[in-house]
Amino acid sequence: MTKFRTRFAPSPTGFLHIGGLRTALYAYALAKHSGGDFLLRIEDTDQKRQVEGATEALQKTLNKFDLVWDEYYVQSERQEKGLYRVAAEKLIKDGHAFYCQCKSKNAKEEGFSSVLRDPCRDKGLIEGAIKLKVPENKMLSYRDFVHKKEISWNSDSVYDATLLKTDGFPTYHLAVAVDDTDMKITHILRGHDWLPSTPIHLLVFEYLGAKVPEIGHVTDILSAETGKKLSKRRDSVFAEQFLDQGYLPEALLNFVMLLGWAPKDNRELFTLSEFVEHFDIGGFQEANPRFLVDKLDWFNGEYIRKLSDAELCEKFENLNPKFETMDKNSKLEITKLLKDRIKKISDINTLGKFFWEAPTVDKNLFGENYKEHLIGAFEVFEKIEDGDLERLGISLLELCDRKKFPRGDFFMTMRVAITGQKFTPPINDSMIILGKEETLVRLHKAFSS
RNA sequence: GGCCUCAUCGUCUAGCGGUUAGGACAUCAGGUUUUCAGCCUGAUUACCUGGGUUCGAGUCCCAGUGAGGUCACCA
Repeated sequence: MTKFRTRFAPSPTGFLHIGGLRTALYAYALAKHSGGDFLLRIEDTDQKRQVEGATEALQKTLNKFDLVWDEYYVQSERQEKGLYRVAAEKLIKDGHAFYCQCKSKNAKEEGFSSVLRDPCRDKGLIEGAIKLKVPENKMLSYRDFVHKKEISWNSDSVYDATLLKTDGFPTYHLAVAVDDTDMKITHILRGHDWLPSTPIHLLVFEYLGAKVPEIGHVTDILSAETGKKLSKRRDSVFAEQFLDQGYLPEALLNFVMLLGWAPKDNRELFTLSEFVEHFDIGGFQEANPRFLVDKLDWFNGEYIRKLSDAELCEKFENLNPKFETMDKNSKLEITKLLKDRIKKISDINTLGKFFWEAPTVDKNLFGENYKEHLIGAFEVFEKIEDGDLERLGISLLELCDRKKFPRGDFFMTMRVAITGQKFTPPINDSMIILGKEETLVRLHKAFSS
């Protein structure tokens, strides 16, 4: 089997986008499944959009998902070597490109009436930006390995794209052809938004005398709310945002891998290495998926439950300083109680809050006869020795039987009084962790106020 | 508007000419439990429309409709 070489080529203009993470994952799997190499190429050719520290942030995030690259390139470094200018000038020499001194236009602002043929193409200028001289009435086509079909254009619908800017930096259109050729990339995998500019690349590859790599365009990820492409303004789009919210990298990766790809047997749970092993280039989806967080929550729950108590406890510690300062035994006990019922690591903040902070209890949450329940419980507690709290459950059940308290109602009253909430960890165990003294204080406060 | 892509449950998807159209998430119901969660059972829900091709179409072809993307000296 031939070894594939793929690359992930982000521009360092911000944090890693969820779609970028997925593209990187697929490119990684594509290479690794074949035993080949995965490269990281930083596309920093736009001086103006550079964001300080973005490259480092991108690398750091990729590492969190164990997406490790075998080779690393930076386009601005390659630009300094003059690689792109040489290529662009070759095209000029061969009559496939021309110099242009027009100011740039935006079709949207021009009312979509901008002409595809640049007025400078026949002026014979000898300096300026270098643009592609698109031929007339030529069929341009390639086979897309994601869509599994031939996609084609008539060159008459392709505009004379800029290849080399006046600042000497290449645009993506030139850089992609030069770099992917130099780096011997076998498969270009990129976002669907690149599909419309593919004919430009086809031409550049051809004029450079290079073989066109296999090309595939993965689907766009759509927002569940708007049905539009995920937007930085409206949606959570950065991988780090999800990590910060308490999603595990393994879960996020697993969720994202199934947005746009599926195995024949419809298996859902994959670690990164399992994904690489089972990856199938024919498994790409062609329709744009929507990003629905419900399923991500489910994945996250699955992965949380796979964690050991100690591992989960550590994650809680890293997230919550109050929790971190508790004694080791309590932390482990709380972790065990929470493990089965949380969807995100950050749920410790809401579900576990009452452990280190007395709640403000909303009386409206109580049901009927709550004061009787509380007073009864208070009396039971008073009689139990602190070291003998294990008997608590039995004693409280006896109380219910004796006083004819409906069990469900009684324990709900306890939850509300102790935690201020109706959705809590197992309440008896929680009270044991809280200790006799604190529990008595909370019970007393609840029925006396 | 031009060009391109896409179309199976609410969502992610399996299907690749003959299936009771399958799975997962979500939802609902029952069980377990001390509430929720979890776990176990079960249920509801889908082939965009119209033409072809074919003995037979979710599956192939065409058209329509709808959705998304793109049209910069940004990537």
